[in-house]
Amino acid sequence: MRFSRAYIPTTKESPKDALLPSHIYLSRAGFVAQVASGLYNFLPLGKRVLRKIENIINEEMAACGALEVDLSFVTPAELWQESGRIEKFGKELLRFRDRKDNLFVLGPTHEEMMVSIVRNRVTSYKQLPLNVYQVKTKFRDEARPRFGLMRAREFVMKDGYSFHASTEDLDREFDVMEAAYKQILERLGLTFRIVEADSGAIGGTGSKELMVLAQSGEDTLAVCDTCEYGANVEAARRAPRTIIPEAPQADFMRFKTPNVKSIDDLSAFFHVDPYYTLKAVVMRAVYTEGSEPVCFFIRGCDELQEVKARNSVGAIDLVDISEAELSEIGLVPGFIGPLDQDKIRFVMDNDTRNATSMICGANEADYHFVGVNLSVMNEAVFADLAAVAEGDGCPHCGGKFLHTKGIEVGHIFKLGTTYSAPLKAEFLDENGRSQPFIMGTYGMGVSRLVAAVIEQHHDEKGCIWTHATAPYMVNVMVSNIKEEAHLAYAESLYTELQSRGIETILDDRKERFGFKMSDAELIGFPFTVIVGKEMENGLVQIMIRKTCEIITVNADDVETKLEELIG
RNA sequence: CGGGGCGUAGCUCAGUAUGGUUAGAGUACUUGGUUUGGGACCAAGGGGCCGGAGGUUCGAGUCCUCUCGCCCCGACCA
Repeated sequence: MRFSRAYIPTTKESPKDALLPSHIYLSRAGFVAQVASGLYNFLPLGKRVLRKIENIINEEMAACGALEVDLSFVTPAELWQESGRIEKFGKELLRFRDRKDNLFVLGPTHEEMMVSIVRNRVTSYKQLPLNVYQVKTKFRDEARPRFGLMRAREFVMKDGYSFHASTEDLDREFDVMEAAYKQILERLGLTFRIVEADSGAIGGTGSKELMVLAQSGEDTLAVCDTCEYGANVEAARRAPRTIIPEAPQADFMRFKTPNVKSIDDLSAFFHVDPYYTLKAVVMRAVYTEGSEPVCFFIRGCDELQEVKARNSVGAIDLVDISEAELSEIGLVPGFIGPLDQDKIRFVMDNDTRNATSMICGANEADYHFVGVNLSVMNEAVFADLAAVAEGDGCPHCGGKFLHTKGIEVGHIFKLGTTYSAPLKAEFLDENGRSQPFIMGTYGMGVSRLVAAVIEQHHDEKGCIWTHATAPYMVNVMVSNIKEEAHLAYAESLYTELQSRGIETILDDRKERFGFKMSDAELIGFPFTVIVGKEMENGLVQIMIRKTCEIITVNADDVETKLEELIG
């Protein structure tokens, strides 16, 4: 491609609403342009990057026998009614009616459609397993799109679905997909972590997220500093504590603690580590029908992890509750405890089971119990409620957890029969018995990956594309096109590189050196060959974008040198 | 959906508290000239429904009401 004939609208200034590096540079360098909230046009360079990622995905999917399909973007609403998701998805589903007044939705994901294409067609266990996928535009009418391509309403996603006759076979395929996803991200040149994730209301036994590590990531991960284990904090587990503070000595008794309400106050008042205090967090749990206040008890040194708390009571949401509401129930804020507690449903953190020497609220203003042995609560409901903190121990190796930020670019999980059962997608097993398909689902955010590459690979000058994602590998830049000999050399180099299968762009614009260099750095081609002053000595230079290092090479050896650099 | 902010040239923004000639700058664009290794310089140009509708006023980019759009924080995001 000749730069002079390309459409690459670069700008010196960022769009006023761009905050993230990926958003700023992808806009400034002319890869994408915003159309409306959460909607983006892909310009020629952006489209090339998108296609490269798609190609890698397609190659890796083909390598493990997955079959590419392409399902209708517009899907009949009936399918969504059948699965029960039309309500659940709510306003994120963009609905509309056709001329005959039939209701349709724009596909935000394709479980229903995918089940419907195999339903009644795959009818025997002999046809299983089956793994089908597509790379497709999706639409989710997000309440708040943001961060450019990172959270758009219209986006490109690879979504795959596998169908099995047994859970063992699903487990096998799940591992195959995990390996394939890992391979894709490695080929793209990304640093990432595969972490355990919350499987949410969908349930299932396995749920893993692929996280590209970047400061701007929206998810917080707890990663082990020693082994491979990592988890989204929503799902992270930790090893039992090894360092236990010295226990306070006290017999069980009711103790007057005037106006001592917070954990800080309490531990100061008794001069004990917060580990020996019991924190009560009351929230209103919202269910599909109705809601109720629920109290969660955790150690004072811990924080409540809301997703875990929500899962522990099967709620769809937890919302804050006011002190007035607490008083109405008969609870005294600051003095709530589990002993003789019958005013509210409560759940206790696993780490409080059989805890001794505890201090907890006495359910009466200005009184706490001390010397509490929580083994008396063994009949209560226990669950993992506490948020994993930095420094907590890894459950696998005894290493320490660190927190880091990640961009979720993929999510794979085992669906089981969540969709096949309600949609009555069944096959006959060896015994002639009708069974719903056992399913797995594998998603990857393709357009989000474009942004993720830049979040992880940029500097103050612009984009730094990895070799696998670069729109062009080499930029042949003529610093002054009026120098006919320089231009002629560049033209021949441009032709030669292309014949060697290297994607090349020729910057033949009538612009000055500095202008073209800035563009080259902003756009982020891995290598820019500078054809200019050094030509008089039979030399050219290669600017390596990643380091901004400029090396001088003989004009006759540049192709070989580039091939060496590309590797 | 709750809270906040912003809509003026392709882009980034002044101008709006206190209404008053023909609405500005930088950048980008066109033409001519000079330049040519880090976003050059000189000169001459084109480009605006001041987001939209209604109102107040002799007069509205500026004041009032309504509306649409975009952004930020939160909620939400199987």
